[in-house]
Amino acid sequence: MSDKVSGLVQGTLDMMVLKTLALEPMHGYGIALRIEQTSRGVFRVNPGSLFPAFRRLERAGWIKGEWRRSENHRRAKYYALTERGRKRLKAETAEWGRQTAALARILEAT
Amino acid sequence: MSDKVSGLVQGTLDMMVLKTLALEPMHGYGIALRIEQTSRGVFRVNPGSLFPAFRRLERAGWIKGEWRRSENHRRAKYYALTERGRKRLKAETAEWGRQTAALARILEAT
DNA sequence: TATTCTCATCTCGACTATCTAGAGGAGAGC
DNA sequence: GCTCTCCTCTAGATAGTCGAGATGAGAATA
Repeated sequence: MSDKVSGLVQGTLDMMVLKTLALEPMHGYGIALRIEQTSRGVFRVNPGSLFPAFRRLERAGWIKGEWRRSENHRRAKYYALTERGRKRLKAETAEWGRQTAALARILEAT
Repeated sequence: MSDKVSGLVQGTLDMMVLKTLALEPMHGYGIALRIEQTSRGVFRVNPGSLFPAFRRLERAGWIKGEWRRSENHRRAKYYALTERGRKRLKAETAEWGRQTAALARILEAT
């Protein structure tokens, strides 16, 4: 019943990841769970999408990864939002609002 | 200042086309203009995206094309929404609402 | 001790929508 | 005759995502 992370809102995975990390640093597996839970199962995150996204975001300087131990003493790579990432999230959120508003105008036209 | 039709709302071009044709049958060029105008310049439609979309939608049986003369007496391919297309538009619109609501929950999390 | 379960990271090949960058043609106006 | 606008359409490339895994390590169970 739950969808892939793409579908109609393709291109928003980066924004979801940035937003999730804005709350607190987290490892990949945890980010995937958090997105799935917060969206109430609407978005299911695929590792084949998630890890390329991490590379993309880290290369852009928006997140920074660091190896640590998870709460269960397992090794995990914790990602944290950088200052640039915070700005990027803000910009992307604004852009998202702009585009959904425009799409709403189209869908409501008579 | 205006974006491509993709970006954050990638995957919604089909829905925009279906919705535009739900108002009245129209030719490709006109659809592109209509989308650009209704979105107030937020979405700029690229022929390289639009015409593949027409093929896709017609092959799926959601729209049907027919050669006619435009108001300016030029030959143009007018597309009309089929009954199946109408159902598809409804489903896709509902899905869009579901996904944007889920994304809103993520963006508003604290 | 051996096995299994869950946590957790990561890769590879393929697909598909979209983009860039055009070509081509036909009616209208000068 | 020339140019402008309308209008359709194509080819090649790109990029994000998907499906289907492999890999490994700690915890729990037998």
